[in-house]
Amino acid sequence: MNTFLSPKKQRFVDFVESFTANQNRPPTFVEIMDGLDINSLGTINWYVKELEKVGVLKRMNGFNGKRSLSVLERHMDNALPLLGLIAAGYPLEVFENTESVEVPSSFVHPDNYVLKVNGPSMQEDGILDGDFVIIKKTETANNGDTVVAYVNDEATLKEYHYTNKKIELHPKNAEFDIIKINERVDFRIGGIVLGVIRKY
Amino acid sequence: MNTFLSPKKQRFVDFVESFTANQNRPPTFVEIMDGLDINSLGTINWYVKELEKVGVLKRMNGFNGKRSLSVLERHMDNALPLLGLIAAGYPLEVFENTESVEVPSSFVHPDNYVLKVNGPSMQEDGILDGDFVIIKKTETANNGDTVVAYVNDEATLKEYHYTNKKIELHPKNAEFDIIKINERVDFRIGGIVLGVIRKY
DNA sequence: TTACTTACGAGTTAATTACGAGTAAATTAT
DNA sequence: ATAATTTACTCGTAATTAACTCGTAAGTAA
Repeated sequence: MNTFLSPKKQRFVDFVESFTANQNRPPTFVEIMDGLDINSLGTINWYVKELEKVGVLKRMNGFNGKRSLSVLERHMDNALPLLGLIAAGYPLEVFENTESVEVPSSFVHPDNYVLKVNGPSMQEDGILDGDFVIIKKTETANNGDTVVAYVNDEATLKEYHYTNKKIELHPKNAEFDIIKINERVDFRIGGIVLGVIRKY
Repeated sequence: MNTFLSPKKQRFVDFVESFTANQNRPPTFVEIMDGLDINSLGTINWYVKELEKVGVLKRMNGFNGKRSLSVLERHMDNALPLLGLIAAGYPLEVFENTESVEVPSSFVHPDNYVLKVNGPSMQEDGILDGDFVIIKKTETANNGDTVVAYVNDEATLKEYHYTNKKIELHPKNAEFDIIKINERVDFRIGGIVLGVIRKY
């Protein structure tokens, strides 16, 4: 979320941020005006509009006067890195400019990350194309866990099963086949799914 | 809570809080009026309503006069009230002792709340038994939205469709039937689904 | 009754938002 | 190199709305 801001805009959000931290409430437009030595409310409104456009500020409903601002996308308390796009049978596409995805804060942990789901291979388990899955990095899994599985360097989302000393990876979509792991394939677990988030 | 309170509202809850601590009972409206130098009970009632809306105060059933207030829900950063359990074809079961569910903070808004999903009626849309759905209170919906629909006082989760001036509610599970809304049924929309959260 | 809560309508004030216009510096086109 | 245009701000005023206020009437539980 590294939007570069012009110095003036930067100064604006810095002010909002520190005011909020100090006073435990966001500033009013007049307070910003005074603090930043600007002489018109129109100007403040212009800044707010611009910064809203790029997603750095957000208006909350409300309290003072009409609305209130809060600085957003800066201290993102409940965000996890969005590391990539995971698909059925295709390599994990890794995102370079790590974006972030907001998650319930109970999921926030240094070992966790988020992947965006690409294909329909887990559809019948209620993990749809476009969903975000929260992954916990781990090398082991229990029967029935949904895991990020690396098979010959392809990453997929599958259900993990271990029976009769054989590992099987079950897609949850009749169109896809079960993968059986034998000695000839290079296999490892990348993590297990802790949760799913879908935004409409 | 994610909501900053205006200084006046803050002062209100502070008063309630400290009164309760001192007297070991919540204040009456008149006591708040005196304590805060306000001249109208209407004003007190207005504060209580507002603060209830944002989930900071809650009325308990009661002991002085009719009800009593208590201060609730401070400092829960990304939580929304868990209002009930919604099922396919059964009345909405409403939770009294409002629990909370953590959600991505982008969902946190006074108009939003969470329901826990009970039946499998939306399974094919990837909303499973046990999932939490984040609902935005609204009376209107667009075609294809997943809505909380009240039909003759039964609440269900369905996909909303409006075609040829007829409203239809589509479950997403072959086992369930489409509901057609006519004049004989009492119908309203309770909200639309903004997101889904699943925790394993 | 008494002691309290709730509902309603209406008003004031303070803050936000819309709008039209202007400027200086940086970019781009000629 | 110069002119034209765009970008990043700035201003002031008017219109609008959220936040808060009041008083009174109606409702409820003991």
